[in-house]
Amino acid sequence: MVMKDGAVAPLQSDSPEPLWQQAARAITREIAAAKLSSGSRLPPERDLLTRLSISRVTLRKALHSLVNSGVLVSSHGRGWYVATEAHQEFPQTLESFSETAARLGLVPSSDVLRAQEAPATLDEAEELSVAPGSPVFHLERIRRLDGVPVAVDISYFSAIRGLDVSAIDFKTASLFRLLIDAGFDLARADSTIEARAADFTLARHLGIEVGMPVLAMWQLIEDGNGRPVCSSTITYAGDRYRLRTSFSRIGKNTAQG
Amino acid sequence: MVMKDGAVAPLQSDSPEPLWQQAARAITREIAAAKLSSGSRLPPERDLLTRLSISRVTLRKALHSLVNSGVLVSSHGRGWYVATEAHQEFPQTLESFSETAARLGLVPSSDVLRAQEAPATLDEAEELSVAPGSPVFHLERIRRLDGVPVAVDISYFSAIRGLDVSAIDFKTASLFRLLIDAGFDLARADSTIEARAADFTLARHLGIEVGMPVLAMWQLIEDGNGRPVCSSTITYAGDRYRLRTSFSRIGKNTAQG
DNA sequence: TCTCAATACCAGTTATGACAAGATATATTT
DNA sequence: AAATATATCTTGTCATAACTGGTATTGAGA
Repeated sequence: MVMKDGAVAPLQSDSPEPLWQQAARAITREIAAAKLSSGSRLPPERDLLTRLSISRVTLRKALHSLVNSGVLVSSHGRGWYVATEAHQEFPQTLESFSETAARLGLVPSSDVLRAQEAPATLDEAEELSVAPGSPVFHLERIRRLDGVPVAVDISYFSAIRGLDVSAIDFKTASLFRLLIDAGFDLARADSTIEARAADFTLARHLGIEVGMPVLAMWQLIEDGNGRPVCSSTITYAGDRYRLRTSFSRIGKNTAQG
Repeated sequence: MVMKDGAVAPLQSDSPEPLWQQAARAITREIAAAKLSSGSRLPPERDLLTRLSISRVTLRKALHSLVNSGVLVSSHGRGWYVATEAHQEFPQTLESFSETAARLGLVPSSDVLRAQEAPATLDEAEELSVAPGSPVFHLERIRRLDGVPVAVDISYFSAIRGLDVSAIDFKTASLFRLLIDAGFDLARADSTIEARAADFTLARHLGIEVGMPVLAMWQLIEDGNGRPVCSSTITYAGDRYRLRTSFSRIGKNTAQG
């Protein structure tokens, strides 16, 4: 750990430049000057704020601005780290909708089309390994980025006893978070991805023309024991979204001919 | 019993990734590398924690996350065991073209459109991290299943010295196998997937109409050091192919918005 | 209203230690 | 030889405590 005490130039409050911007530049300078290599940890916030003589809100505003510009990454409970190329790599799992939104600096939102319990059809029952007719909760949403409709998400899962799903506002709530909090271990997701042409309903929801290409991803999410927990189908407007992920261990044995 | 003492890579605090997640990955790697067969026992916790230089809570958090993802099972008073008949393969690899063919009982084949060396353009050079103008081998193929054109594969990689690629018959040969045999270890592939409309050339090659939806997957394949080895773009006819893969959520509570 | 400060509190990450409880080999007793 | 006790492995659980960043509230001042 570097960054000596005296090395910090005092910030000027009479400058027209906001304090947090000055702080951000000061931190950037420190990183360069102290030659903090990529991946190394910064001093904790409580150290930095005394050193820079600013409040925590201001400091964090500076730090977040550096995250936004790709200089730093934060790790809850561990600290602030100088960004590495490794962290600009693609995620191991599929990048989630909100993660993508965060990366692009856009605001995610949802229109709820359907949020109700219904008896499981034969297909649904088979998919979720439950008895046909047993209660299944259906959630259909239009996902937006900065207000622009990007995808239609149709998910369903076996109804959770003792949980009043009708009280949840799915405009903002996260389905994954809901399932995790309900005690499900989301361990794996078998995924199928294909390109289709938008049908009438989809086109209307996404504000595109019928026949335009869309990217449909169907995921069956399972817990650690391989029991299906949730079926999720997300259909993206082809020209408004890209899936990004990272596959590992390509060349084990399998030749991709 | 495997897992030799020196075999464990030290965990680094110079990473924003929590120690317990690093530990979980390290153990997973050990299991795969040492080929600990299903049902075999892991070293006791007290061994592992000294070897990994972490505390017991941290180690147990890692172990539990692996139980959660179906890799391990624990037995009170006995030890930790590799899960019997691991639920599918945890490596998140795409089902390859030939694997898909085998699963469906179809015969894969290829038409070679282009197989030649050429100087790297600026874009190609940047992608592969080589000097512009350096020799790059280009391979373009139409992939067929039972004779039906399913995808167009456009790949290129830095030319391999001492290898006469012109002697290889890419109608049957596997590009991945070629790269592996040439000494590259294909460790990761950063992938971007999107739905597009077929342009004229693509439509002609695939025997579909212009504007029909196609699934385009671009992969930058890297070796263990993160150096790019090969760029591959496969464009599938939307109604003739589906990508299938499996994502695992190791130590995840991340909300998907 | 915006910036900034001060404060309190929540949540995630590690470490340390002590003790309970299941499993098993070994010594001891019957 | 068989049954029993015991020592010693193992994992399971709990509490404590010290860090870390994340969030919310309140209020002062321009």
